[in-house]
Amino acid sequence: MFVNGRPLPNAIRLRIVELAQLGIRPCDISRQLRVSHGCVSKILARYNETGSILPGAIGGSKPRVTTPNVVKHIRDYKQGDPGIFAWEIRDRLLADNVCDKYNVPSVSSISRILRNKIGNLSQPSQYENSKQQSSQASLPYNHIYQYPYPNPISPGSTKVGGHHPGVHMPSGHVSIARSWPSAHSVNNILGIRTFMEQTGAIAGADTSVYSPKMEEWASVNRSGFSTTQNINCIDKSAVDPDIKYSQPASSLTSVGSFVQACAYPSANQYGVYGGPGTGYVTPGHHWQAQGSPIAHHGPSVTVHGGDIASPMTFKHQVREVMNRKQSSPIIKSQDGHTNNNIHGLSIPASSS
DNA sequence: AGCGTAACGGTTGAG
DNA sequence: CACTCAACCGTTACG
Repeated sequence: MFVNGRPLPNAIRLRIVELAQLGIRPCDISRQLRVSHGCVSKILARYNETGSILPGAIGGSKPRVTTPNVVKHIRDYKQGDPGIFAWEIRDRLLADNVCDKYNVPSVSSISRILRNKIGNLSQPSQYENSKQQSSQASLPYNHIYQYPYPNPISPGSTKVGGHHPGVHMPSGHVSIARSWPSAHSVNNILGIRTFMEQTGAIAGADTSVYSPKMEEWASVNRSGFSTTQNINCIDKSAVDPDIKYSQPASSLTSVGSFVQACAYPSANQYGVYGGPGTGYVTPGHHWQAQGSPIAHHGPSVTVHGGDIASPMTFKHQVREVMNRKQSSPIIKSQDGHTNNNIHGLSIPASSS
């Protein structure tokens, strides 16, 4: 089951959460599922924070902010005022809307650019020229990288503050600097979850058609901080772990039709960087305000037949019906039986 | 004994 | 296309 470096199969992750919801202690879950207690702890902690059982996005790199266009402007500023400070350049990039507050290079980055790329202003490197031309000839990086605008727009039209079109964000209220958010950054997650819960945003979202390419599906891509998430997608990546690592059939049958988890869509796994719950507009989080309400890295536990509206609902339902298992979509086994046997896993009657 | 978490060695994927 | 880098993973060890 354990594949170093790879996430646990979704089935196991789900079972961990299920068992925890049933009141089974983490140490017992750890023993039963033969998963380290650290892993159980981590998965449960994440679930409690984000409502997602899914692993984060693996691999990739964050989009560069020092695009050729930015470098060009920096060069211009430097040429115009050789004594200009990096921080002044930074301010000007913002003032001139070359960048917004979320993708403006750091002062150190600007310094590095000045040192490495613009060090010799009289003789711009061939590298710079070629890069410049190539990028200008096609699309500026910003077009792609800047952000995953649902409808990509040019940087020039980027609203001050980096808010996205079609996304309600209190202007001027982006208080959180756009760092590269950790997958564990769960700021506003509660808000997101509340939103989800209230709207049932995920529930019954079975209208989506699997698209092999997320970025095409939502006109955004990972490179642009995409947080697109096809909620009901059966993304290969959500299944792959199970396939690649020989997830026992028993696990799959127990959960495979149960959870269509869009774990970490390979085409768009950076949803995680958009934060779990991304797409559920949460004021103050630029990087969460992307895509459609159901388009995010959705820590989506989309459940068979829409039984479970959202991870949050899932969570609440289970907790609320702890004593009436028969009504819990989670606890209820697929054949309708409800007992202490979850997905074939024997659960002790008492955990204490 | 149970739990939270940092360290570790590993995988992944964009650049 | 090989490489780098920075993200993530789960296990292990420690407090």
